[in-house]
Amino acid sequence: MGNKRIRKNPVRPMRISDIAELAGVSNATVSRVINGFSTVNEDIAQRVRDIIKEVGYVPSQTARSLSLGASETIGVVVPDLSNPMYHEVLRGVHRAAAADGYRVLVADTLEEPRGEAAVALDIRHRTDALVLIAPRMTRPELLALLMRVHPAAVINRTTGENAVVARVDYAAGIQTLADHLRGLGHSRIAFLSGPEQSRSNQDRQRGLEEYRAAHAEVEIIEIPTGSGFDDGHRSWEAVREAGASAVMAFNDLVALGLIGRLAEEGVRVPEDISVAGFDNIPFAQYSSPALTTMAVDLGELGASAWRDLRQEIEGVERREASVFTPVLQVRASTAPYSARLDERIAAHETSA
Amino acid sequence: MGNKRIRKNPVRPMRISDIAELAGVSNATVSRVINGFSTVNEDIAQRVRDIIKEVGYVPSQTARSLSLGASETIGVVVPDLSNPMYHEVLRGVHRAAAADGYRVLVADTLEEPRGEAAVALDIRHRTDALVLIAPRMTRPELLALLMRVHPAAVINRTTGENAVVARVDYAAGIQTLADHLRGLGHSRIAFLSGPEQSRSNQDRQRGLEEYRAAHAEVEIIEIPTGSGFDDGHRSWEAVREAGASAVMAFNDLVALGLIGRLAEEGVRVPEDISVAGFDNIPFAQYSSPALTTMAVDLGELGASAWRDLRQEIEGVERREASVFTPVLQVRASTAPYSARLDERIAAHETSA
DNA sequence: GTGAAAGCGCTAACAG
DNA sequence: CTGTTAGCGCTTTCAC
Repeated sequence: MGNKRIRKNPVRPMRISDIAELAGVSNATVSRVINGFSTVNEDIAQRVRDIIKEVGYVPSQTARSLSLGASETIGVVVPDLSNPMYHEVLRGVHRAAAADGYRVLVADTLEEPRGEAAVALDIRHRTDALVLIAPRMTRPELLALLMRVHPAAVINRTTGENAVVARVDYAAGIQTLADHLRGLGHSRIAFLSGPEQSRSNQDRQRGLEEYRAAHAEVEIIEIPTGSGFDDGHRSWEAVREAGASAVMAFNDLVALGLIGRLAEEGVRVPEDISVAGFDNIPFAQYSSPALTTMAVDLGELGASAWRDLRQEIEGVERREASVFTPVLQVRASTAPYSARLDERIAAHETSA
Repeated sequence: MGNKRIRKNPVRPMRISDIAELAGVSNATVSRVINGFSTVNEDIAQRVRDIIKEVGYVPSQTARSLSLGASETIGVVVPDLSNPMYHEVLRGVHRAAAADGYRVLVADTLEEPRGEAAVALDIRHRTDALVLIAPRMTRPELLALLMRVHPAAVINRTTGENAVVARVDYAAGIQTLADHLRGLGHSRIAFLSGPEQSRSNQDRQRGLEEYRAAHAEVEIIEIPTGSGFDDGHRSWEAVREAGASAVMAFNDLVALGLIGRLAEEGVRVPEDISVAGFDNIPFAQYSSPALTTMAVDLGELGASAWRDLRQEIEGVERREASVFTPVLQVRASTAPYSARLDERIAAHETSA
């Protein structure tokens, strides 16, 4: 209302010495009060606390970190914050670390493998330890980096002995899924593979290779696809051409993209074709039809990474990888192979 | 293979003085080389650079920040990293800031309004400026906080004059949407409202209040719902009870949750009922049916926040809020009101 | 063109 | 129990 507002002092941030002066004590005493150390005279302590609260003083984290050589903060580097895959991992790390009094700072590399190491190094220098979620960089780069950011935890990449590792056993997971489909009578299954450089995609491929060797009766056709909705959406032609009665998508996003397309094409899921995803993202259970997928407890994966990392911070050496095996989550998008299916697919092919 | 691995020195991180010593120069010279300052003798400079590269030295950001009083880094505080709403904003901020040579650090408050201010303060003290995305804290808390973290940008909350503001005009958006539905002939529309404390929900409510005043012929029934899939999923009974022929959900998640439920119930969208969302999350165009929704250029919202914030960092005062108006995105989930609809709904009601 | 030294804000011995 | 003092690693006058 009034037009002469009092402009707050242009934020010349309070320092510890300001508080000390106001309280008529030394910096050290203020510091002790702040950190709850060596029993300071309660009267003085209270006075200091009052002043701090009154003027709203907050210690400079930067100075504190520098002096302590530690910040009670860890950094997490993720390739892409918009990938739901990573959110749960992130939350898992976050929750677990917070419970131990650690702050968490996140850096997104925007899927830019080149800048990844630099970002990691930078954030590591402001924190006490690092969590790298599914780093995209090459293996030599990764190993070189780990040498310099210790202690660090790496999620979903194998490393040398210089970091804690937590990972998902994608090979086993995709085999479980293939087996589910085989059990339903499908013998011609398409696999929509993800990004070529993706380690987790390679794991799935390796798993399927083994599976083929063990089950000659089922044919698994790999269709290079991608990792997003649109990739799944675009894959329809290839799927149709492959004449598969069931498809395993690289992940839930791809599966949902394909399902969306199938709806447009008038192909029914699961009556005409079964579709399964991977990851069990939150939306998977609400899609129509609800998506059969492989579920991993990503939160626990993250929490586990933190626990191991914490050991490292405390100097305990512990270098066994924690491996998480995905669990089959059967929903409505997969169903037994039916004779009608062939007709449908055939009909589509001739009409095309 | 060999079993006596050379254990790298337990990471006693290199300091500038190590480099100085190795190069036979002073700290100051190394510093100058690093920062590309005052023409250092090119031979020396090259030698220093070589050594730095060779030993892989990276300056301590902490020390650098302390000395410089700035870190070329900004902090972004988000209430919940798993909400897709915020990803695009975040990316927008990130991209724009990165282009200006600023790093971005993200802090997630895990939807914990109590810790929000503390987290903000903490991250602000490691960075040069702050972006608060849709903070949950009360208005007094927010104003008090802003007083102490300047410069800061706030997204989707109004503030006093102590921060840059960028926001979405949800009131106008929901009106546009209501108008779309009215244009299709719907006269009884349900609005699935979001979290009560949510500012953006209040904006929508306000918008609808105005809309009702202007269009007495259409009835808008508010149904308290929530902001997630499951909330939408659960809202079916209430929607049915309201006898609405169209529903506007608080956001896309809620809309998709409801659509999933409708599929389970055998109610067809949009033949039996029209459903619209808000936000235009990436998945909205791949759902079946594809979702009609209000689209906001969230990336641009974030980028705009950064641009204004940057002005503040540079000392330019600029306090006009940037307002973004959502744009209607018509897809397959909304359709003209049809007589059959009443029968369907009626049938459902009697059978219930 | 380069080095010495002071200082960023805080903590942690070490005295008193 | 409290104050003095010496750094944490880097930048930056100010001399040389």
